[in-house]
Amino acid sequence: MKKELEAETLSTDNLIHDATQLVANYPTVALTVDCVIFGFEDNKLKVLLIRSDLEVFKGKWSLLGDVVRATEELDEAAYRVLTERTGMSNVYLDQVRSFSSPDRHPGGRVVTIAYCSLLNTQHHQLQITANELHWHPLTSLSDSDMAFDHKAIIDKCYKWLQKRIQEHPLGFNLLPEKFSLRELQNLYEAILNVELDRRNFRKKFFSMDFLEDTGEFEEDVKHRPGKLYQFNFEKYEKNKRKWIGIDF
Amino acid sequence: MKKELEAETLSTDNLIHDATQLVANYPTVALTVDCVIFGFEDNKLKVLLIRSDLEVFKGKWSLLGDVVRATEELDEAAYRVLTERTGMSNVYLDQVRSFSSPDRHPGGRVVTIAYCSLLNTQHHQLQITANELHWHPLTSLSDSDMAFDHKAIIDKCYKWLQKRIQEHPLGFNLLPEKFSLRELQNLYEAILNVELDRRNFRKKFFSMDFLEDTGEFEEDVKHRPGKLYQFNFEKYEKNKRKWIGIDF
DNA sequence: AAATAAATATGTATTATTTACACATTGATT
DNA sequence: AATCAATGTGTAAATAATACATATTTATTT
Repeated sequence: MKKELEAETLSTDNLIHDATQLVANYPTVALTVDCVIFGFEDNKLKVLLIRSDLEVFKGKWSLLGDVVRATEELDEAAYRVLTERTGMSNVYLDQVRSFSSPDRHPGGRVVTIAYCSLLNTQHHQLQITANELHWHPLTSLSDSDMAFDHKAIIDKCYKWLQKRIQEHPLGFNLLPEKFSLRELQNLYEAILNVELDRRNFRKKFFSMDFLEDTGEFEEDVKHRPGKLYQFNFEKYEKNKRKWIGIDF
Repeated sequence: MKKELEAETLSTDNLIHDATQLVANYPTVALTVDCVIFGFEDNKLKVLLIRSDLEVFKGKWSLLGDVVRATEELDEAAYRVLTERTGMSNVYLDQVRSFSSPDRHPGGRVVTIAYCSLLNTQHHQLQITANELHWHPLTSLSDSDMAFDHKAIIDKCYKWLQKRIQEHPLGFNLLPEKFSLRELQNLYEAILNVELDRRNFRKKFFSMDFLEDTGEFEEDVKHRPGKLYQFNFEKYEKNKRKWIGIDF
């Protein structure tokens, strides 16, 4: 096989002159993207799921995904899935990793690239209500509830998110533009599954110095309303710490 | 296209019964893995490169990579490339991310998954000396020296490594099994491109409590020999910090 | 209208960690 | 034996994390 290829494509200088022919001889696989779209509702982390439309996975839940098109970047494909399904643009999206087990798809070899997306469930209406598209609590999901290896993909993206929100300001994507510190803390507590001290949490975020006082206050709360803050990206960029520090 | 597919594969219950046919209709792409194999020599970080065998990239350097085989996991494919080229097994390897620009390969659409590998250049002999396989200093690499988008891949993997060695014990893979603290510090200084205080560096690593005194000393140094240590994985697993801490 | 409840908002003392240094020790070389 | 150039150890000051106390504000109850 290798020998034949060389005979076809290599010339006397041992270089491959016909790159197109080279690639044409490569084996190919179907490539998809799957989006783990997280939302935050009722102080719980949720993930956007749909009923699988495959008979073998009848009744099981599935992530939102699609085949990657011929001239499409993977990031583009994932973003397309996201906007088509949620009707939102300007959404946080990041690639997490590939899932490539040869038997992960019952119909043949399909390699998928998992993406993690964060969005505010208040900011949009779901575009499609078909196929039971809905926000599913992360805690009530077992492996057997889900099609393909989608539970493993969710687990991986959740772990990725847990680590990521401690080091980067992504959590804000799950909140309204203006939020109280209590909401922010609830978010962190729900995702990291820990209890945090109110006062130290506050101190920590203020010291990072990217929260901007909007002058507004919470409404419709049955206690003293908290101040509303917004995330200031410029301030973050200016003050963000450069050095992580060796520690493991 | 979507309509036809539905007509073929959907039955009255709106479920796809023939998964194989579904996948057979998916567009496919050629999928490769590319390994950014780092080594540490002369207190410099180096990367294992080869001359490109494509005429369009004549004279340019290329990463080690290969097409992913039909029933192969991506991790397997990357590990295969690694062992075939270096003759080493038990090598550190981790997936970094995909590169999927439609025109990244002159021969057509080829999506690649980049892997980062770390190995000790002393521990092995390069298997193949053909195609000028060699350790290239990371600093003396410009974009135009390299085939494909391989410079961008290296940059990404280098950044990934810089972050990663601050949070996980991977650096040891670049050193001999037994190493001095000075060697370890040189490694960190080279990769992170900073100067670190000898005494604080020492204190930090001892406090993490996974370095084991071998009782041996450096040899062939023209000054007081330093103690040689080895990394103890069990100790690391037992003591590793669970909580990162919110900070960005 | 006053008292109460439940949250927000702020402060402070303690502890742990990081940083910036000083000095002693060892082995090879002169 | 003196010198050099490293390794190896220690310590005080600055900074950051933690634990906890108290005041303030608004809605609700009496």
